Amino acid sequence: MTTRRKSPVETEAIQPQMCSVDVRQHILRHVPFFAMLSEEDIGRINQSFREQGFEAGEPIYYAGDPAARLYVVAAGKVKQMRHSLTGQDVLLDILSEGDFFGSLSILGDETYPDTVLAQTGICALSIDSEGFREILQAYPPVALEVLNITGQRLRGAQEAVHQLSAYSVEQRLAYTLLKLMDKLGEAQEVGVLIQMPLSRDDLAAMTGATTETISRIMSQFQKAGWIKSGRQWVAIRDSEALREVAAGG
Amino acid sequence: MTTRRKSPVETEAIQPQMCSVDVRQHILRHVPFFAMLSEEDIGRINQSFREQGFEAGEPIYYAGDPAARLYVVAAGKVKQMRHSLTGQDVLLDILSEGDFFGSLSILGDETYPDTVLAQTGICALSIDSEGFREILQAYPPVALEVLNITGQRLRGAQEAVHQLSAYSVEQRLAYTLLKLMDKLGEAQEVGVLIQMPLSRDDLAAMTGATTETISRIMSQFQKAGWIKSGRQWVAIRDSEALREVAAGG
DNA sequence: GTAATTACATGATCTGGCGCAATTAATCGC
DNA sequence: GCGATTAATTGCGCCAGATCATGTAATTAC
Repeated sequence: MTTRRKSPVETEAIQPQMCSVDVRQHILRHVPFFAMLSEEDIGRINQSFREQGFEAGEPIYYAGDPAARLYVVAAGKVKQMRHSLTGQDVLLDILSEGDFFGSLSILGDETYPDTVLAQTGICALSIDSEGFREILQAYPPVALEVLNITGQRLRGAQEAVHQLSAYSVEQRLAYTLLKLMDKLGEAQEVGVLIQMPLSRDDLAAMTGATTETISRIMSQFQKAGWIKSGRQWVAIRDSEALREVAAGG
Repeated sequence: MTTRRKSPVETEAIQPQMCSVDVRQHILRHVPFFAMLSEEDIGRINQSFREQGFEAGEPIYYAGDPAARLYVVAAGKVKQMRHSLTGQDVLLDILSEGDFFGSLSILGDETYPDTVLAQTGICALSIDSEGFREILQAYPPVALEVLNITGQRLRGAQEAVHQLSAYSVEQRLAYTLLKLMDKLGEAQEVGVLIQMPLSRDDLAAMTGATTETISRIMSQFQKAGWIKSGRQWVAIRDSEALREVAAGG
């Protein structure tokens, strides 16, 4: 008899979220690229943003929609995805509090290349692209920080290309779990829990594999005692072992 | 008897390049993110750059080297690559005149995550990261344009992730040839020639496939009359057919 | 509560593309 | 010009991982 858990350890912490109007200023102050601004500058910027709540599973926008706005995740997690004609979806990134997504450029006639879905209940702040451009022009240090972050994401995406081109599904899965742990991990009795609902399907879409293959490898990892996992949740128990697998053990 | 060509149509146009000192100002003026500056601003910026020539095949830097400088391709083409422990190399991007690469951030203790090799003889202008940061701070419109370009590259990399996750080698190859045609294509009698030395190995490293598989598919494409290709060169004759293949025909 | 639905597991089979090998063609070095 | 080197082609066996199929545990709907 396997020690498979019957109930998720922690989805209670992830409830549908709405922004209370009062906390917007507080949230904006903690967005990495606004952190260096004064309270009154943030107050000014605050006026250009509007808030919006989304239920878990709801789309923020679809690929092909006219790209008009830039969003900042205030609370919760979203999935950035790309669709294929074959129906196979690819999960490019998971974004959480303080991350931005949507349209950076001011070219009006563009459409979003990706779809963004609320993975948990979320609160998002958004601003139209021109408004954001104005902020970038008015506060050059903000632009530099946004550039920094975009550069880091570019490197991350290039690393993903590398992984998909050169490594096995097992290695990619190990790597993906480690990245998720770094970003969303929370120490618990079961291990370091990845603090969000995370299905085999999600992991398959993140690693460019099928659900079945991911399920098989997750079973192996679990048997080896490296992870503990149930329905829509994963905790890492031996990150060192995963690191070895990812590196080509 | 196949109509395989015995000699490349156009590598004569790609000779080892050195920058003459005189042309630097001219080159900088045509770099996209400096285009909006005045002649005298460019002159000031010019002083922070230094030039360097590289022979075809020479490395500009290796992954793991301390990341200290930002480069701009003044003439020629370079390959941006990532290595794997298994020896399998991945070709992330081909950069040509006006493109930048290297270190954007000012964090001193970093190393380059990629290797950049001169694909042809090239001339590169370079500046230390702090110097570039100072320029970005001094000329905010430059920072915005660099952000624009970085954002576009991020989308390109995400599209590559999508392709690798969801499409066949045949589709990825068709897509890659089309992108190269858009970037480097030059109308010739044989078709639209991709104006750089481009081997099956290069295409394999760009598509995450093996040389043999690429060779086989290139033969198919050639038999179908969609491309014409020889030793280190490729010309596209029917881009519409390739587009159909890429889209899932 | 019970039925319907959704997430996960695992076995059996099939295949796109890899790995290896042998041959041919173009280019380089002297 | 001629051998040495590098690029490309093509055949063949094989395997990682996809696909298909079936079963079961957890969750949702009522």
